[in-house]
Amino acid sequence: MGRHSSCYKQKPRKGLWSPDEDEKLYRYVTKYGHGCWSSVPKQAGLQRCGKSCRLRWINYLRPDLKRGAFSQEEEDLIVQLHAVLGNRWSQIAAQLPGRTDNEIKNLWNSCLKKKLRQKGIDPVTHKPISGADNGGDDKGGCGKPTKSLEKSQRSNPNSTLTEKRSSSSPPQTCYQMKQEHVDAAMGSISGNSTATMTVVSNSTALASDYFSDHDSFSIPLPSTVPGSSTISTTPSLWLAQMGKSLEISSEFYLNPNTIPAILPQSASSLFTSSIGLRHSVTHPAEYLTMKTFQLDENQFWGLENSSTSSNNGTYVSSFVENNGVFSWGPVDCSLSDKEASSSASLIVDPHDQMGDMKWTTTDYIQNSSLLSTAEASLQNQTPQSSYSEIKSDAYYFITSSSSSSFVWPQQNQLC
DNA sequence: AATAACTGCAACCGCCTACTA
DNA sequence: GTAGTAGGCGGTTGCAGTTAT
Repeated sequence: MGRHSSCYKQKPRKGLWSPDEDEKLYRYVTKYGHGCWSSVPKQAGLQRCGKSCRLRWINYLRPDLKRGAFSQEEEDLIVQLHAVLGNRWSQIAAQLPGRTDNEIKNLWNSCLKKKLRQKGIDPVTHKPISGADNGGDDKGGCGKPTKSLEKSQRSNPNSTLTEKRSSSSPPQTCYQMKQEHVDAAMGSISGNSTATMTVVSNSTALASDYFSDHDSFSIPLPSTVPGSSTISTTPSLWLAQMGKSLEISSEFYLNPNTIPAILPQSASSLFTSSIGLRHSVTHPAEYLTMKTFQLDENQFWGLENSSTSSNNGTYVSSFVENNGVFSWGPVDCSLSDKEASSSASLIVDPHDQMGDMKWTTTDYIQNSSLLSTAEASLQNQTPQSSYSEIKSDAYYFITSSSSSSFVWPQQNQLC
């Protein structure tokens, strides 16, 4: 099952590749390209299956591979990316030119996991290892499991990763990035000069369009939300809790190098030069565009504001803040096709050396298609409008500026 | 010196998805 | 709609080299 039939046709060779085989494959692919991998072994005179040839090429023979040990920067990036992406090795590898997923996977399993444990960090959750968790697979939480334990884990599908996936943790916490990694990744947002900005007046969807102090709400939670099935709060209550949130902090920024990997592919079409996060997990100011409420003492859950209040119109952005750890998962597009929604977001173009920021309003209707975008430059205070038809998921981005520091407008300026 | 245990890495396995007929 | 195929991916295994006993 799942085995390639071509692998059986001629009893292909297995095991390590000989230099002769390598040369045959290398010569063939560099001369003709691989085309259909299943035909490569025959054309190249090899007794391997196409799949094996492909793997050998990708992991070893490819001329653009970087050889040698991983640098500290590469290791750090892998750890950061793993915190966000988990074991998505190919996506991690995509951020490290010249490195293969297999190489990174091996490095992680043989080295980086151990290093994290030695630092007291759980390599699965990227959180500090508690006392109870620390006595797990080896002495002091460091090093590789013993052979016998490793074997038992191999034969036990409920252990390790499988257990992690089926644990009771909220399913929306697909991606996580610890604040310390965020901070480490974003040293550039600093400096003494700060620019106070005001939102241009003709931005059509400001915070006041979404919240009023009387706008208490009780929202049935999606089944993916842990805890009670409904929750009530008011925006002002929440804003009071987050009163200091209007000052920007590097903690809400992520390394631009890590961000593209966590975005769905469809999102990239929105702003071709921008990279960033879905708005719901970016900046406290962004909370203003959402119904956000407190789950418990430490956790906040964000819901994007829908123009309708019907339950099935709730547009869920699965975003949770838990003690400074931001977690987010795929948007649950439970919004009815026929219902409209609108929201606002802030965009920072990382390629804009002036550190300009744009306040963007968008309207969505039917299948979350973006109907219109009105942009207003915050720095130049020159409103611009543009319209586009993007059949895409409803994602926004806020991106990090390369070298600027900002103080965000106070709430009354927003309103 | 012998051997057991450990380590790192290359390669394989099996599942999944996209594509096509 | 379905079956077959290819490619891609993550998990697992095998093995050579190294280290510890």
